Amino acid sequence: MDSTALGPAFFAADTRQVARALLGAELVAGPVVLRVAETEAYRAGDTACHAHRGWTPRNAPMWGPPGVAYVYLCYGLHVLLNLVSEPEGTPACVLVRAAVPVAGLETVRARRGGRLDLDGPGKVGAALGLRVADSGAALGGAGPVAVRRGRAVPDAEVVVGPRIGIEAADAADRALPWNWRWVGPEGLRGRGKGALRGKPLVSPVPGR
DNA sequence: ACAAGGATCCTCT
DNA sequence: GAGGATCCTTGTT
Repeated sequence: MDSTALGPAFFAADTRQVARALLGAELVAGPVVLRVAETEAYRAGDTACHAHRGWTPRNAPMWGPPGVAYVYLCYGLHVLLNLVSEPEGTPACVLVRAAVPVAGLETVRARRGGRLDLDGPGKVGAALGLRVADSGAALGGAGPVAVRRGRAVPDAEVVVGPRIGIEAADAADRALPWNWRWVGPEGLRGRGKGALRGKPLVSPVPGR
């Protein structure tokens, strides 16, 4: 048992809070451990969310209990990991958009063509060795992925901005600042598609 | 049974 | 910066 494991109680909260709090957390899949460096929130009533057209077999996990993986195939070739949030019955999830590998580097390289950069959701899914069949699995030691509390990321190292790749959504939803990036020295350090978007979550405190 | 369209990534230029 | 890869899911005949 791992006392730092994040379970249903953590994920049952507001998706935006969960997305922010996941920065610095660790995704564990066998020998591979990744530190979460970028997240996005997808919520009920949000036209960018797969749930907005109603329940389907694919997006069903979002309606289920929190603390479950919602995994789907994007563009026919990329496996994307989402973590189901909010209480059961409220469809919502957090997309893990980027991460930094901290263990199992050889496995990551083997799955990523020799690379260790994980600045993109398809790269994260590949590094973890996820498959679409993993969708709906509970997060934890028994499932394909476990999540545990890593290190706390201070607001000064977080940049918020609009979500990536949701051109089909309504303008208002496209503008929502529901993308969180960890830009500190141990985070993304400016890499990734959202590198030039967004603004600091908290501006530096003026000098005394 | 069919067609369209993706919450992307990689390889060029 | 542009384009191709690649195939499942979904809504429609």
